[in-house]
Amino acid sequence: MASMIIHVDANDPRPIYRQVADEIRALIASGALRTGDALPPVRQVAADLGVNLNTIATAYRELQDEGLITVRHGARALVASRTTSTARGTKESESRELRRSLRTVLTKLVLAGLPRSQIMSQVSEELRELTKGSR
Amino acid sequence: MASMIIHVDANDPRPIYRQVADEIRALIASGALRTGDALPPVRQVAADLGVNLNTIATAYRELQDEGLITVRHGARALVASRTTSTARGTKESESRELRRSLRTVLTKLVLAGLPRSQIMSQVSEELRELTKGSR
Amino acid sequence: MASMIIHVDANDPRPIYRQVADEIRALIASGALRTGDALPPVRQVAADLGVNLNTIATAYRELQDEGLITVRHGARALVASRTTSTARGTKESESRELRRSLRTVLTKLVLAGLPRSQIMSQVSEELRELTKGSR
Amino acid sequence: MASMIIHVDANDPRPIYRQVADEIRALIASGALRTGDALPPVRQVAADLGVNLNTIATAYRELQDEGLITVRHGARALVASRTTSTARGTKESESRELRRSLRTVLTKLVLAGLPRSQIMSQVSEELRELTKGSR
DNA sequence: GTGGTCTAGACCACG
DNA sequence: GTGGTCTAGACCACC
Repeated sequence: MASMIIHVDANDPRPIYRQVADEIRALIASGALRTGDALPPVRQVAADLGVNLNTIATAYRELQDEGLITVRHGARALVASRTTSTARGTKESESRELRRSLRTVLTKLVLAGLPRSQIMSQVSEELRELTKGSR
Repeated sequence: MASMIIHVDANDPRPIYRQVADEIRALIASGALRTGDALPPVRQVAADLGVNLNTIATAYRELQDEGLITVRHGARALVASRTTSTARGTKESESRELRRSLRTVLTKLVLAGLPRSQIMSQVSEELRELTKGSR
Repeated sequence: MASMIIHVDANDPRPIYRQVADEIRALIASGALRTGDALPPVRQVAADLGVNLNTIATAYRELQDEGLITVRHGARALVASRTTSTARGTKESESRELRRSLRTVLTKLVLAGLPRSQIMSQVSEELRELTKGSR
Repeated sequence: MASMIIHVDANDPRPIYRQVADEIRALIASGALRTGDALPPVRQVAADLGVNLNTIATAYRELQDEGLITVRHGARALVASRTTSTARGTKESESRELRRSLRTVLTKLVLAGLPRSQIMSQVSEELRELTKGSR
């Protein structure tokens, strides 16, 4: 998938590099990007989005640190195999952080006044969206 | 609840003031802190956690800005009534952001290799924890 | 507008950060600062006024919370579009507070002995000043 | 006027002492309280409102500092004559501050999106309310 | 180089 | 005694 459309939103409070990383993560999770697929070059993404090159490099580095992609000097970045990435760890600390993030967002949804049932269906809907590609 | 135990974790990537705010938010969501309850003084929390007074003051200000607590100058900070806080808005932009946060954390859980069913039960468990007080 | 002159007055009872926020608000209202314009860096304003960096950061944060400016981490603070900021809410409570502030200041003008006609012309004059830029 | 009904609102961001002072100022401006009228004792107001005695004393002191009332040791506070209070000053600094307050609130009304005409009529309406008693 | 967070400690405003 | 403001200076996150 050469094009790989990514969007960034200036009104989104997340830092740009994280918006980019989050979008690529979602593409991998959904199966739109599969093991062995090449990611577009940092320079191209930066040019497309009109942002600094370092910003995209930071996003790729974050994905690499998570084991989701492999970056080889001079070559295109590739989506890593799932076994590779999950074998690599899901270390306790990561899992603890994910749990914390989950709790934080659920707390806010509760405080926003949403009933449990509605929260559950939002979650279910998002999961369907996320995994609607192949798997 | 006189003691109101709050913890901060130096390894947690969130800034301390946000960890504190997140914990208090959870206490309010769970009903451990109810409308009209007094929060412990800024100085006491700061001393307990061994952090600076201003750090806690920032957390309280964030909660005040969200309408969850009311802070009056020489008086204790109090948990605001839910009607007050929800009347305050639940603006579109907020709910859009909450949805984005939810998607982001769910994506990471999927990539960590958890099956949908297990994610759903984690969510359900967290919600049970969060709302186990009164509501 | 590269310079953007801001003044603070030590005899003014308002805290410095609020004086700064109030001045920038007036510059935005008057059109001297328009959507997309960059605000001067926090450090520069602080140096110019001879106050601490955090004081100015607090002012910028207040403006950001009101939706008047957008602040992105490593980038300059920018004046937000008016649609963005007004879409954000104009909640009831805000307008009630504005009304109260208006009543308070008008009361004081009356007690200072100014006749209604003179108060009206002062108001009119201020409004002309405030909106003399574009709109 | 012995009763002199005053209200304080816990959701009002103004400090309580100022809410009280503002209300009494409005009563004087409207003519509901006239030169020579006695204000209720500090203790009674404090008891009626269920607030600390010092809070009301602070409000009375502020009004005394402005020359609006005279407080004699052991006797009731009395509304001062207008000539007394205006003769006393309307010092430049006060007038400058009033002008600043006026500009601040008008700025916020403009930024809230109200057209000039609507602001002018709000001002006019408030002035009518304020001076609807005798004068 | 930009804004964000945190600290240590002083002083003020409010009740 | 409560929370608010300000300072001086350090270090981090982001672009």
